[in-house]
Amino acid sequence: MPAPQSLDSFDRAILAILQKDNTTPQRAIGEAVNLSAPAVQRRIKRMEETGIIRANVALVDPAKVGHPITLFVEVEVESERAELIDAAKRGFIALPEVQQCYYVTGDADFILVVTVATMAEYEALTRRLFFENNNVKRFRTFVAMDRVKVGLEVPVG
Amino acid sequence: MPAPQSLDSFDRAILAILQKDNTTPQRAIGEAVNLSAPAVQRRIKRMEETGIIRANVALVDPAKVGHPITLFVEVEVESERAELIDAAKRGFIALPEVQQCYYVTGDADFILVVTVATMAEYEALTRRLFFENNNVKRFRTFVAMDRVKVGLEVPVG
DNA sequence: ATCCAGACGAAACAAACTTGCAATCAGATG
DNA sequence: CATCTGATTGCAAGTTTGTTTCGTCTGGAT
Repeated sequence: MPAPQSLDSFDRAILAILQKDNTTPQRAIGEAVNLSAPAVQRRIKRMEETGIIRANVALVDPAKVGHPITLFVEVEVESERAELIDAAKRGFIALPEVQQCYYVTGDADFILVVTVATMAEYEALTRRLFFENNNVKRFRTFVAMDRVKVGLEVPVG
Repeated sequence: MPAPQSLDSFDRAILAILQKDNTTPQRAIGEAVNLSAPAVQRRIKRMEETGIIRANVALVDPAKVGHPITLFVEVEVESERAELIDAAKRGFIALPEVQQCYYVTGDADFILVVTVATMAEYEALTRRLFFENNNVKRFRTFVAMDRVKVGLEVPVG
């Protein structure tokens, strides 16, 4: 019965705005998309309830809060047994330094995005994460020199 | 000039909250950190002005808006001449499908996070991005099977 | 043709944000 | 040691924004 009701063009227009700035007043959004403020508000609420909008957050500049180093790590595991993979996932999720973690196909099994204050901190992290974990076969690190584009915006046009 | 004035523990506590949910009322934040609402508001404003808070955005579930596929792409270029690198950066920034782009050291030069609706769309994208660009030597794709952890939260503890 | 469900807008209402102001505190200066 | 200066605070008033209510309209099914 809950027809997941795909988004119409109003919803998409609203999402496009909120993904750029979710402090935009509903009245302003309404003017932009030709809808009243209450209509905008009801649509936003529905999208939050259905999980289309996953969260509303402030984006922080890592360098300005003492985390100037961003790293990518490709991790290859020894065994892909489900329980070992799940354990690895839980381990990555638990670490605040691991900003993002994806389980992928290809030459690696996991790709991590890590943010740290110093290389020493990263070195300590690798020790705990990889060397002490004997299901990790191999890992490869890339150091970000330039965060050219960083966001989680999804095209909705 | 405003000395960049490092953050105190109030600022960090506020950031921790806003990175999880920036719709939290300032009054509630105030209670959590033992400050009045106006004090919280002034600190937030200052952090926005100094760029510590880069943006306030809604996070959208890509799968629910028709972008179920997330990919990682390692790109290696032929020449690292500054102007060619800059041109590449501009090209990546311009593409909405490219969610994130980092310029990195290591076996690759760029790492991209790409979100698309279908593999056909990705194939078309690679054609435009890589095959028609003769400064791209090689690229390698990883398909995300599980978005284990996705966020841009920076530890501030 | 009628009914029903869903969505809308206008206006009233409630909550949150913002600003002005006086008081407080820390560090620098005489 | 007193004082001055600058920054930050809390409170209270003022303003903006979010939320609810209610009556209307549309489209689809009976």
